Amino acid sequence: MDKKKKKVLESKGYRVGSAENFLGLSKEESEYIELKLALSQALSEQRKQKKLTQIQLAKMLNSSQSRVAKMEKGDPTVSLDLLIKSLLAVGATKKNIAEAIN
Amino acid sequence: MDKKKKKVLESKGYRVGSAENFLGLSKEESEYIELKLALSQALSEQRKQKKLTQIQLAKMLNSSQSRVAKMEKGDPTVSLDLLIKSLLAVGATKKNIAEAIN
DNA sequence: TGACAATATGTCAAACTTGACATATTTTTA
DNA sequence: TAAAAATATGTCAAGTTTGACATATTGTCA
Repeated sequence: MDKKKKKVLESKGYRVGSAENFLGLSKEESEYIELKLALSQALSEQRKQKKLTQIQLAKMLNSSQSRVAKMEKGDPTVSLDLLIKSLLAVGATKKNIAEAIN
Repeated sequence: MDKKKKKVLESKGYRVGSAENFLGLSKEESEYIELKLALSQALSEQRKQKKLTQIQLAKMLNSSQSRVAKMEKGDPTVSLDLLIKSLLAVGATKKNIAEAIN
Protein backbone atom coordinates (compact mmCIF):
# COMPACT_ATOMS: atom_id res chain seq x y z
CA MET A 1 0.00 0.00 0.00
CA ASP A 2 0.88 3.65 -0.22
CA LYS A 3 3.64 4.10 2.35
CA LYS A 4 2.72 7.72 3.07
CA LYS A 5 -0.92 6.97 3.69
CA LYS A 6 0.03 4.09 5.94
CA LYS A 7 2.40 6.31 7.89
CA VAL A 8 -0.25 8.95 8.39
CA LEU A 9 -2.70 6.43 9.74
CA GLU A 10 -0.10 4.78 11.91
CA SER A 11 0.98 8.13 13.26
CA LYS A 12 -2.60 8.64 14.33
CA GLY A 13 -2.35 5.37 16.20
CA TYR A 14 -4.12 3.06 13.78
CA ARG A 15 -2.69 -0.40 13.35
CA VAL A 16 -2.77 -1.11 9.69
CA GLY A 17 -2.88 -4.79 8.76
CA SER A 18 -0.80 -6.41 6.06
CA ALA A 19 -3.42 -7.87 3.71
CA GLU A 20 -4.40 -4.54 2.18
CA ASN A 21 -4.40 -3.91 -1.56
CA PHE A 22 -1.84 -1.63 -3.16
CA LEU A 23 -4.09 1.42 -3.47
CA GLY A 24 -4.77 1.73 0.24
CA LEU A 25 -6.28 -0.11 3.10
CA SER A 26 -8.19 -3.31 2.68
CA LYS A 27 -11.82 -2.72 1.89
CA GLU A 28 -12.81 -3.70 5.42
CA GLU A 29 -10.24 -1.50 7.09
CA SER A 30 -11.17 1.55 5.10
CA GLU A 31 -14.89 0.97 5.45
CA TYR A 32 -14.46 0.65 9.19
CA ILE A 33 -12.48 3.87 9.44
CA GLU A 34 -14.90 5.71 7.17
CA LEU A 35 -17.79 4.56 9.28
CA LYS A 36 -16.10 5.69 12.44
CA LEU A 37 -15.26 9.10 11.02
CA ALA A 38 -18.84 9.49 9.83
CA LEU A 39 -20.08 8.93 13.38
CA SER A 40 -17.44 11.28 14.78
CA GLN A 41 -18.64 14.00 12.46
CA ALA A 42 -22.24 13.31 13.30
CA LEU A 43 -21.50 13.70 17.00
CA SER A 44 -19.64 16.93 16.43
CA GLU A 45 -22.55 18.26 14.40
CA GLN A 46 -25.15 17.22 16.93
CA ARG A 47 -23.20 18.93 19.67
CA LYS A 48 -22.86 22.15 17.70
CA GLN A 49 -26.50 22.05 16.67
CA LYS A 50 -27.36 21.98 20.37
CA LYS A 51 -24.91 24.81 21.09
CA LEU A 52 -22.99 22.79 23.63
CA THR A 53 -19.30 23.02 24.44
CA GLN A 54 -17.28 19.83 24.73
CA ILE A 55 -17.25 20.35 28.49
CA GLN A 56 -21.02 20.54 28.63
CA LEU A 57 -21.41 17.47 26.47
CA ALA A 58 -18.84 15.63 28.55
CA LYS A 59 -20.94 16.25 31.67
CA MET A 60 -24.05 14.89 29.97
CA LEU A 61 -22.11 11.76 29.06
CA ASN A 62 -20.34 11.37 32.41
CA SER A 63 -17.13 11.69 30.49
CA SER A 64 -14.42 14.29 30.07
CA GLN A 65 -13.68 17.10 27.65
CA SER A 66 -10.59 15.31 26.43
CA ARG A 67 -12.51 12.19 25.58
CA VAL A 68 -15.16 14.19 23.75
CA ALA A 69 -12.41 15.82 21.72
CA LYS A 70 -11.07 12.37 20.87
CA MET A 71 -14.51 11.15 19.91
CA GLU A 72 -15.00 14.04 17.52
CA LYS A 73 -11.56 13.47 16.01
CA GLY A 74 -12.14 9.76 15.47
CA ASP A 75 -9.19 8.90 17.69
CA PRO A 76 -8.31 5.21 17.53
CA THR A 77 -8.77 4.82 21.27
CA VAL A 78 -12.46 5.62 20.82
CA SER A 79 -14.81 2.69 20.24
CA LEU A 80 -17.90 2.63 18.07
CA ASP A 81 -19.79 1.74 21.23
CA LEU A 82 -18.77 5.00 22.85
CA LEU A 83 -19.62 7.00 19.74
CA ILE A 84 -23.02 5.41 19.36
CA LYS A 85 -23.92 5.64 23.03
CA SER A 86 -22.92 9.28 22.92
CA LEU A 87 -24.98 9.96 19.83
CA LEU A 88 -28.01 8.36 21.45
CA ALA A 89 -27.42 10.33 24.63
CA VAL A 90 -27.26 13.59 22.73
CA GLY A 91 -30.59 12.86 21.13
CA ALA A 92 -29.75 11.27 17.81
CA THR A 93 -32.16 8.59 16.63
CA LYS A 94 -31.34 5.25 15.06
CA LYS A 95 -32.43 6.84 11.83
CA ASN A 96 -29.90 9.65 12.28
CA ILE A 97 -27.21 7.08 12.90
CA ALA A 98 -28.17 4.97 9.92
CA GLU A 99 -28.08 8.07 7.73
CA ALA A 100 -24.70 9.13 9.05
CA ILE A 101 -23.29 5.72 8.22
CA ASN A 102 -24.42 5.72 4.60
CA MET B 1 -38.95 -0.08 35.77
CA ASP B 2 -40.45 -3.53 35.32
CA LYS B 3 -38.58 -5.71 37.78
CA LYS B 4 -38.93 -8.82 35.63
CA LYS B 5 -37.59 -7.17 32.52
CA LYS B 6 -34.71 -5.78 34.47
CA LYS B 7 -33.91 -9.18 35.93
CA VAL B 8 -33.93 -10.80 32.50
CA LEU B 9 -31.51 -8.25 31.15
CA GLU B 10 -29.32 -8.44 34.21
CA SER B 11 -29.29 -12.20 34.07
CA LYS B 12 -27.94 -11.85 30.57
CA GLY B 13 -25.18 -9.71 32.00
CA TYR B 14 -26.44 -6.28 31.11
CA ARG B 15 -25.94 -3.56 33.67
CA VAL B 16 -29.11 -1.59 33.79
CA GLY B 17 -28.81 1.97 35.02
CA SER B 18 -31.11 3.63 37.48
CA ALA B 19 -32.44 6.63 35.54
CA GLU B 20 -34.83 4.59 33.38
CA ASN B 21 -38.51 5.35 33.08
CA PHE B 22 -41.09 3.08 34.62
CA LEU B 23 -42.10 1.32 31.41
CA GLY B 24 -38.68 -0.03 30.67
CA LEU B 25 -35.17 1.00 29.99
CA SER B 26 -34.23 4.56 29.32
CA LYS B 27 -34.63 5.47 25.69
CA GLU B 28 -30.89 5.40 25.18
CA GLU B 29 -30.39 2.07 26.87
CA SER B 30 -33.11 0.36 24.89
CA GLU B 31 -32.06 1.94 21.62
CA TYR B 32 -28.52 0.80 22.20
CA ILE B 33 -29.60 -2.77 22.94
CA GLU B 34 -31.98 -2.83 19.99
CA LEU B 35 -29.25 -1.63 17.72
CA LYS B 36 -26.88 -4.27 18.97
CA LEU B 37 -29.42 -7.04 18.55
CA ALA B 38 -30.18 -5.83 15.04
CA LEU B 39 -26.50 -6.16 14.12
CA SER B 40 -26.30 -9.57 15.79
CA GLN B 41 -29.20 -10.78 13.70
CA ALA B 42 -27.68 -9.29 10.59
CA LEU B 43 -24.45 -11.16 11.19
CA SER B 44 -26.28 -14.41 11.80
CA GLU B 45 -28.22 -13.94 8.58
CA GLN B 46 -25.15 -13.07 6.54
CA ARG B 47 -23.42 -16.18 7.81
CA LYS B 48 -26.34 -18.43 6.98
CA GLN B 49 -26.79 -16.82 3.59
CA LYS B 50 -23.19 -17.75 2.85
CA LYS B 51 -23.73 -21.29 4.18
CA LEU B 52 -20.97 -20.99 6.74
CA THR B 53 -20.78 -22.67 10.12
CA GLN B 54 -19.74 -20.60 13.12
CA ILE B 55 -16.39 -22.38 13.03
CA GLN B 56 -15.81 -21.39 9.41
CA LEU B 57 -16.80 -17.81 10.08
CA ALA B 58 -14.60 -17.73 13.17
CA LYS B 59 -11.59 -18.67 11.03
CA MET B 60 -12.34 -15.89 8.56
CA LEU B 61 -12.44 -13.44 11.45
CA ASN B 62 -9.41 -14.83 13.31
CA SER B 63 -11.76 -15.47 16.17
CA SER B 64 -13.33 -18.50 17.81
CA GLN B 65 -16.61 -20.37 17.51
CA SER B 66 -17.60 -19.38 21.00
CA ARG B 67 -17.14 -15.71 20.27
CA VAL B 68 -19.14 -15.97 17.07
CA ALA B 69 -21.94 -17.61 19.04
CA LYS B 70 -21.81 -14.72 21.49
CA MET B 71 -21.85 -12.18 18.68
CA GLU B 72 -24.95 -13.74 17.19
CA LYS B 73 -26.63 -13.83 20.58
CA GLY B 74 -25.89 -10.19 21.33
CA ASP B 75 -23.92 -11.14 24.42
CA PRO B 76 -23.00 -8.11 26.53
CA THR B 77 -19.31 -8.89 26.27
CA VAL B 78 -19.50 -8.27 22.53
CA SER B 79 -18.79 -4.75 21.33
CA LEU B 80 -20.38 -2.94 18.43
CA ASP B 81 -16.87 -2.67 17.02
CA LEU B 82 -16.55 -6.43 16.85
CA LEU B 83 -19.98 -6.82 15.31
CA ILE B 84 -19.38 -4.20 12.69
CA LYS B 85 -15.88 -5.38 11.81
CA SER B 86 -17.30 -8.87 11.47
CA LEU B 87 -20.13 -7.73 9.26
CA LEU B 88 -17.69 -5.91 7.01
CA ALA B 89 -15.41 -8.95 6.92
CA VAL B 90 -18.27 -11.21 5.90
CA GLY B 91 -19.08 -8.94 3.00
CA ALA B 92 -21.80 -6.66 4.31
CA THR B 93 -21.73 -3.12 2.95
CA LYS B 94 -22.24 0.12 4.86
CA LYS B 95 -25.63 0.18 3.24
CA ASN B 96 -26.46 -3.27 4.64
CA ILE B 97 -25.38 -2.07 8.08
CA ALA B 98 -27.39 1.12 7.86
CA GLU B 99 -30.44 -0.88 6.84
CA ALA B 100 -29.99 -3.35 9.68
CA ILE B 101 -29.86 -0.50 12.16
CA ASN B 102 -33.11 1.10 11.07
C1' DT C 1 -32.83 -44.19 19.38
C1' DG C 2 -27.69 -42.85 19.16
C1' DA C 3 -23.83 -40.69 17.34
C1' DC C 4 -22.07 -36.76 15.04
C1' DA C 5 -22.24 -31.78 13.95
C1' DA C 6 -23.42 -27.33 15.27
C1' DT C 7 -24.34 -23.93 18.55
C1' DA C 8 -24.30 -22.12 23.39
C1' DT C 9 -22.23 -20.96 27.95
C1' DG C 10 -18.61 -20.14 31.51
C1' DT C 11 -13.95 -18.76 32.50
C1' DC C 12 -9.53 -16.41 32.08
C1' DA C 13 -5.08 -13.86 30.88
C1' DA C 14 -3.85 -10.59 27.55
C1' DA C 15 -5.21 -6.71 24.90
C1' DC C 16 -7.87 -2.72 24.45
C1' DT C 17 -10.85 1.29 26.03
C1' DT C 18 -12.15 4.44 29.63
C1' DG C 19 -12.45 8.92 32.42
C1' DA C 20 -9.39 11.85 34.44
C1' DC C 21 -5.70 14.78 34.67
C1' DA C 22 -2.00 17.92 32.92
C1' DT C 23 -0.78 20.68 29.49
C1' DA C 24 -0.59 22.46 24.63
C1' DT C 25 -2.74 24.63 20.84
C1' DT C 26 -6.36 27.06 18.52
C1' DT C 27 -10.36 30.13 18.41
C1' DT C 28 -13.16 33.83 20.15
C1' DT C 29 -13.94 38.17 22.11
C1' DA C 30 -13.14 42.53 24.37
C1' DT D 1 -3.25 42.68 20.02
C1' DA D 2 -3.85 39.94 24.90
C1' DA D 3 -6.63 37.36 27.83
C1' DA D 4 -10.15 33.99 28.12
C1' DA D 5 -12.61 30.14 26.28
C1' DA D 6 -12.65 26.18 23.64
C1' DT D 7 -10.53 22.34 21.65
C1' DA D 8 -6.59 19.04 21.12
C1' DT D 9 -2.95 15.79 22.72
C1' DG D 10 -0.32 12.68 25.86
C1' DT D 11 -0.47 9.59 29.76
C1' DC D 12 -2.18 6.21 33.02
C1' DA D 13 -4.72 3.14 36.43
C1' DA D 14 -9.04 0.97 36.40
C1' DG D 15 -12.46 -1.16 33.77
C1' DT D 16 -13.99 -3.80 29.59
C1' DT D 17 -13.49 -6.86 25.57
C1' DT D 18 -10.84 -10.38 23.33
C1' DG D 19 -9.64 -15.20 21.50
C1' DA D 20 -9.11 -19.45 23.38
C1' DC D 21 -10.33 -23.32 25.84
C1' DA D 22 -13.45 -26.65 28.22
C1' DT D 23 -17.72 -28.29 28.41
C1' DA D 24 -22.86 -28.27 27.88
C1' DT D 25 -26.83 -28.16 25.05
C1' DT D 26 -29.34 -28.49 20.86
C1' DG D 27 -30.09 -30.01 16.11
C1' DT D 28 -29.73 -33.52 12.32
C1' DC D 29 -30.08 -37.72 10.14
C1' DA D 30 -29.23 -42.72 9.50
